[in-house]
Amino acid sequence: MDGDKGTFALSKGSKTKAKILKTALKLFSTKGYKATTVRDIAGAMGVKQSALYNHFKNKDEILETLIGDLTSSAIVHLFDDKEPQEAARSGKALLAGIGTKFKLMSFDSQNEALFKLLMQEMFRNERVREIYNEHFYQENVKKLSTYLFMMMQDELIRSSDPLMLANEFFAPLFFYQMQVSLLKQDKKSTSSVVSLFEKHVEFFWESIRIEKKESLF
Amino acid sequence: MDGDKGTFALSKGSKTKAKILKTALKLFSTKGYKATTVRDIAGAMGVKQSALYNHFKNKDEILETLIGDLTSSAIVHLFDDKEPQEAARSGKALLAGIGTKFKLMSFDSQNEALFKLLMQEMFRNERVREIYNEHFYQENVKKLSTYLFMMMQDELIRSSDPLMLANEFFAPLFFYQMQVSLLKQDKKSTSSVVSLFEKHVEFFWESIRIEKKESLF
DNA sequence: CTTATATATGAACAATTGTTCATTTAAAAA
DNA sequence: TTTTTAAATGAACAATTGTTCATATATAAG
Repeated sequence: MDGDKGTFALSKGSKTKAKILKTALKLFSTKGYKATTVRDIAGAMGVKQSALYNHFKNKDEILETLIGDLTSSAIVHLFDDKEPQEAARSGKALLAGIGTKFKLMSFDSQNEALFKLLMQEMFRNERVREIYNEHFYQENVKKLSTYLFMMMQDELIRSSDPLMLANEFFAPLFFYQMQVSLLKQDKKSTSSVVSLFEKHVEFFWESIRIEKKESLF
Repeated sequence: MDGDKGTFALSKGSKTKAKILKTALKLFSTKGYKATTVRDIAGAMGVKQSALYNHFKNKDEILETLIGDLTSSAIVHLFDDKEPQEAARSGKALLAGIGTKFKLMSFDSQNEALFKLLMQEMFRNERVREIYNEHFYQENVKKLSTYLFMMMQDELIRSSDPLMLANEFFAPLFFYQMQVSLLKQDKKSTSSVVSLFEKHVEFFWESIRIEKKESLF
């Protein structure tokens, strides 16, 4: 009965702590931080409110932990492992990969909740804004512009302002992610937006690529 | 002393009501609706909280009035007056006009506050989401795609999916507006984003336009 | 087993919240 | 002016909030 769940047995304490975070994230992202009460969180996990205070100093600390987790979340690491040199040479495939990553992220419920929390708190919480700006926006756009610059040198794409291009590639993906998030909230169909992820990559690539040869047909 | 302020003299009542809305909008957009108290609003306009209840049934009604105002706000009417036929024929000028409108809107403090309110409440308030989707997103993107379709027929731009193109044009403008809003909140420089508004129009137009003639030089 | 430690409970608290209402003050109408 | 209507005040309310703490219960260590 008391089966071995992997190498480490999670203590009851850290399991509860994780459950608090999970439950709080779900509630914060749907109702907003301020509108979510400690009783809401405790109630949703079938426990009394006072129990939470064995794991977190206060309500703020729960939010701060979630926000801290944002920096290590997949939501901010678009280029995780890729080698700059090779990545750039892959041209369109690199962009298609990022497009797909965005699309998948939109449909991962954990990332979706983090994204919604980010969007709501960004405008009233300076720390969240900082994380969004540095990790989610700047870091990705800068890396992307580096890749684009390499592609220009390799004459894969037309010479242009790499930072502008990076923004132009990034912005619609961000926007479509937001659209998916909004549509899902009302259980509306997301299929039209899904296709926009792909069409964006296609349209963008066609706008920047250098044709190898004129058509010979 | 008792000077005539225009044709109609605004009664004290409706002046106060307007002041409540203005003050509430500023506070809601910076602190969030839930985190703003009735005392905050009253205090910011130098009045006691109970005074507000002569003008609004409750706190919710203040928000609902602001949300209702959204539908008639400039933020949702990008194509206010333009004649479809002529507008489409103007080609790049039409797009540049919309780009400029977005840019100006980002720096109008009234619109900025409305935008921030919209962004924060959208994820937890179905009515706001509905207004965003219908008036801010759908209406504009549909109109835009109609214009783009006309431009295709006039062979001003390449034949393509008009709705996709409309989204591709709209998304970065929306994103840059959000960026301006975030930067201004921390009093950071917005100049790099300002130039992105213009570069976007230029880049987009170059991506879709049909060259009249091959270069003759 | 016994002991020690970690976690959960129940009850309570002080502060803050939205809201009401009788009363006072100001404005408009007669 | 007087009368009527509108708006602001001060005080209070009930409900909800985050948080604390002594106690109970479960888990782990000896």
